[in-house]
Amino acid sequence: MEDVATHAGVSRALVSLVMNDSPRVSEKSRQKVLASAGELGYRRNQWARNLASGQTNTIGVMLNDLHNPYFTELAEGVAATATEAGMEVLITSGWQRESGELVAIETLLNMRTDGIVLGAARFSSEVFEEVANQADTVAVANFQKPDSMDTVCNDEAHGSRLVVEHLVSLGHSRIVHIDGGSSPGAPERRRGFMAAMTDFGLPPIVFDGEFNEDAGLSATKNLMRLNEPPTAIFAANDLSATGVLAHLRSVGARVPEDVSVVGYDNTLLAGLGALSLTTVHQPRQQFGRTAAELLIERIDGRKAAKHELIQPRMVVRSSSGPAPSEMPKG
Amino acid sequence: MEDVATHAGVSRALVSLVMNDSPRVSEKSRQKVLASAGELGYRRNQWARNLASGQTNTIGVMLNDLHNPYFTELAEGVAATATEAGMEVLITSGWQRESGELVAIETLLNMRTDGIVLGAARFSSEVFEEVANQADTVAVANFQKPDSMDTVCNDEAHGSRLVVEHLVSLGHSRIVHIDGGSSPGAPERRRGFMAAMTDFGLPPIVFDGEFNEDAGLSATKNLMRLNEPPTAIFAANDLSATGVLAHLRSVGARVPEDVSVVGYDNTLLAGLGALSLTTVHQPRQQFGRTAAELLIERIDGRKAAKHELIQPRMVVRSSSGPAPSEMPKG
DNA sequence: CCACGAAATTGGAGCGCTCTATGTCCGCTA
DNA sequence: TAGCGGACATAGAGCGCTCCAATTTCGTGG
Repeated sequence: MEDVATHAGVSRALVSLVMNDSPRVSEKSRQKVLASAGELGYRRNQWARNLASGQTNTIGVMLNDLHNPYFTELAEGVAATATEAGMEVLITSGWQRESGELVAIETLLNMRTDGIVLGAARFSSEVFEEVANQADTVAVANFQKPDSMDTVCNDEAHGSRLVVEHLVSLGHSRIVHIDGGSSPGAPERRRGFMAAMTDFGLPPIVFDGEFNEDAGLSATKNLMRLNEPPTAIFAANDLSATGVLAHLRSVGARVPEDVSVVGYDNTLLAGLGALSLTTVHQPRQQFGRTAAELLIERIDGRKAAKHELIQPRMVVRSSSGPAPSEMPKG
Repeated sequence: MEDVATHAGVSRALVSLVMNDSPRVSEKSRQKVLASAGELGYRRNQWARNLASGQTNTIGVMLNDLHNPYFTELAEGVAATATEAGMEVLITSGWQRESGELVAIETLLNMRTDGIVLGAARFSSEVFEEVANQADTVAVANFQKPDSMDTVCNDEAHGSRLVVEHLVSLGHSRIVHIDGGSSPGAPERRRGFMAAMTDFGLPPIVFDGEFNEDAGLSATKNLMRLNEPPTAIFAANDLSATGVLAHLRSVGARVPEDVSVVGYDNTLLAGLGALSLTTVHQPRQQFGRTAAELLIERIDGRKAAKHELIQPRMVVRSSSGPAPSEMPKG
């Protein structure tokens, strides 16, 4: 910068003004400085800049797992809004290990980004508090609602209710949910299912499962042995639903003529022609956008915590259809 | 830091030494400083640190698309090696747009990370040169081999050759490749296929395609209308292979009894029970690890460019099998 | 032609840290 | 007891920038 100033025959301060697009610089000097900067290959030093100005114009995003499209789309949403607001985005990942998350958040905290978006961190609430204490923070898909930070949540329970409504409207009454155990969001989905079924006066039957293919497969194997097997199966996520489909096919049950199958998440899988799975779509990018908006509000000075709940919607494909007409069992 | 020093009754310099785990500090002062730091909630300022020391101990990773598991696993590999070497990792993404990539690389360059890993950037070679000029750089999956930076490549052509060898060993001779157009890596896969087929004295038949399901589906529709339809189809990637399977199922062809299908990439899809796709596995994490190793060597002073080629391997599942025995056409 | 306010430019004091050179203190030996 | 070396500790000079207050330059109306 010193060099650029000398080369252009102006002061360091003026170079700084030019580099920051200040309107208080004459067109002539601007050109001179820009020319010299180009010639000398000058690039501003972000650290010195941050250090001197006390802010970074950068949002840090901490994701627990980069492989999960949920998180990457979240980050994409954050990036979109941040870019519009002229901010940059830096991502760190916990690589699915809690120790990794700690390192990742530490990196971000040390970086002193203006704000932090926490993507489904598995921290204890003390850690949450500590982070919120040191930076403006928004947590996504965190089902606690602490006063110290904003949160953005998907309304999992409502998603489950949508599924039940969809199936009931198709005439189903024997509906079984294969749950996702204690995976993030799974308990809420289960509760939503049970509440909705109860509201319709139907028995809320739940089988244990997990967020993977095998769980869907083996649960289906068991539940098809029931005296009155269900006419519709609601799996806790698309991957699990894939297992459901695999087992139904292997025993020759037709989908959706004999059994309707519904997943959750609307992943790439659900859209595949070979599966064509009815599922629940979560506007994942929207989470990111909302999170970034909240964060920017916070950076601009808002103090009171806000908690947003984002609504999912049904995506109906060909894995669900009218309930088979009741007939005497053979 | 000033405060911590005062509070602990020592000098700023000593606090700095403690914070950097210097061995030249007595146990007593270390405890004192650590205690004060904890009490005051002190956290070192990364910018000041970087500014003063002239290095960041951080590797920047620029990914063109966070949704593609290829890139995320690449980043994971980089992170693993970097962590072992005591470095931190920062990720930026181009969100699939070239303008986004430019912003992302700009961010990293401004940050002055010690080194940069470029994940399949679609830059012109001038931009590549400029980046390499300003920071130690390793490009991954870049098929040019410039002198100014290191590169890590997957041996796409060899992957295709493995597929051909696998199918030939199963007795297939009418093998068709549905290619990936001009998508990154696709031309190399096509060339590898053609070379291998030619070496076996077989006709290298290629249908136009893309890296998506529809392309696989419609290409299959066309090629099954040939006078002598193939007994094996090699799709340019797993997604495309999914389309192939979908069409074959819809016309009642059995896989692999009538037709063998092979994909490429070994994505999550390939492993699904419902598809169980034979495919080519690329050690994606390995790319990242190698890239990080090369980068660290460079940071430590190596000047000459190195270009690594990583070998893929076959993953045989149930979508490929022996060629149907030749019989007079009905 | 001068005075005056606005516009353009500048000097310099930090920002919070690292790092080198310089101290200080202690136990030990001669 | 003076002299010496090693172990610890510290002062102070930057790192490259921003930002404020101060200064210079410019354009204009009286």
